[in-house]
Amino acid sequence: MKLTPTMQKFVLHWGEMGWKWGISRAVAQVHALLMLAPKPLPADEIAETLGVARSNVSTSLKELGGWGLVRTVHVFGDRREHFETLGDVWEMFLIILRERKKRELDPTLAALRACSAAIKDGGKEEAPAAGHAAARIAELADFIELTSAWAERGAALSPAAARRLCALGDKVFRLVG
Amino acid sequence: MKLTPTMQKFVLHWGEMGWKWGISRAVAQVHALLMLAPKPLPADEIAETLGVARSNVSTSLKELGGWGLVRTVHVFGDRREHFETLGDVWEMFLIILRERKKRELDPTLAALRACSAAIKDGGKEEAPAAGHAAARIAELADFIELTSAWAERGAALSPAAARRLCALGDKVFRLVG
DNA sequence: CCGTTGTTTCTGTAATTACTGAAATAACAA
DNA sequence: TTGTTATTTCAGTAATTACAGAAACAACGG
Repeated sequence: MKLTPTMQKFVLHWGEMGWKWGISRAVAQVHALLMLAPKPLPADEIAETLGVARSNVSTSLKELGGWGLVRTVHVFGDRREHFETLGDVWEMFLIILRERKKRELDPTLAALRACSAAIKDGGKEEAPAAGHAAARIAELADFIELTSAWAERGAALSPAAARRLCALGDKVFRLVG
Repeated sequence: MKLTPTMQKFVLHWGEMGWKWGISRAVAQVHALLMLAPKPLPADEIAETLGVARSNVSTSLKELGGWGLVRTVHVFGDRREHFETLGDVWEMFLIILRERKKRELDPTLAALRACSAAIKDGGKEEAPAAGHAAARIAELADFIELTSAWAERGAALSPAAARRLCALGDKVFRLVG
């Protein structure tokens, strides 16, 4: 697949964007390419188009698969696996929301709760933390819990519902002045 | 400032969490420590407590300052600067939201719009992209624009209003079924 | 003015992370 | 089976990033 200059720019930007959000550059670039492609691509074509090693693409595709962002497709008369990404941006967004909640919010919340508990019944070893620090940790835990609950509800929406919610715009915010 | 085992664990976890969100580990740890501290701390005490080089703390504090997450305080009879972080978790959250929108969403949106424009009036050089790829990029641009608008409104809320909105919970989501 | 104390910037090094190319594995056809 | 093609794993290397320590700088007191 030949990339026009603009398509190259897009792939580069998406790679950068993903990078800032803690996703490896290569992974994000593969994803970008699959979004642009009008049909599923085999791994070696991805490698060639992006100018990276075949093995690198394999790893990236596996990671994207782990997120549920790409799936494999089989083409008649071709033994190679072909890869495509989801068609709907909203669906991708919801998947990422779900995954990040599971991978980052949930473990953090568990850790904070454990800290809170340890301080509460930690005897004199923890005494110096019992005041301000304990309050602070509890506060954070509550915050993450709320965030988590919101993420969960949000992630449970259908793409269509999420779209509608966003379209509501102002109305939601006026609820709380 | 002496850390209890639990406080150490908290600092470590927060560092890890920040790390996953694209913030340097050291920066996140300094931030964690300042949240725990009952009063503003001077840089050298932070360095000693965390067991990192003084210069490292200086850099981290500067970055946190750039985010607006710490401010300096002067203590009577002490020439050193003391540092503290914001008292309200919600306020911190809103600051981070604002900053990330500005640093990541805005530039990405600009890049995507530029890509769209380039494809539209790019002559035959861009012709192969005019179909599927162009549609996909435009779709993404629209999506990020909506996200951006939401983030902007959200970030404009007062901490109290944000709290209220979160407390509304289910009600919001029931709006869109 | 000089000496002291606190802070930042800079440079080299250590540690991490990303990536390639080769080797191993698997899937299939003849 | 054996040869062929697709894919993954792995080990070594390149590139990046984080960090410590030194040097430079700034603020202040004498």
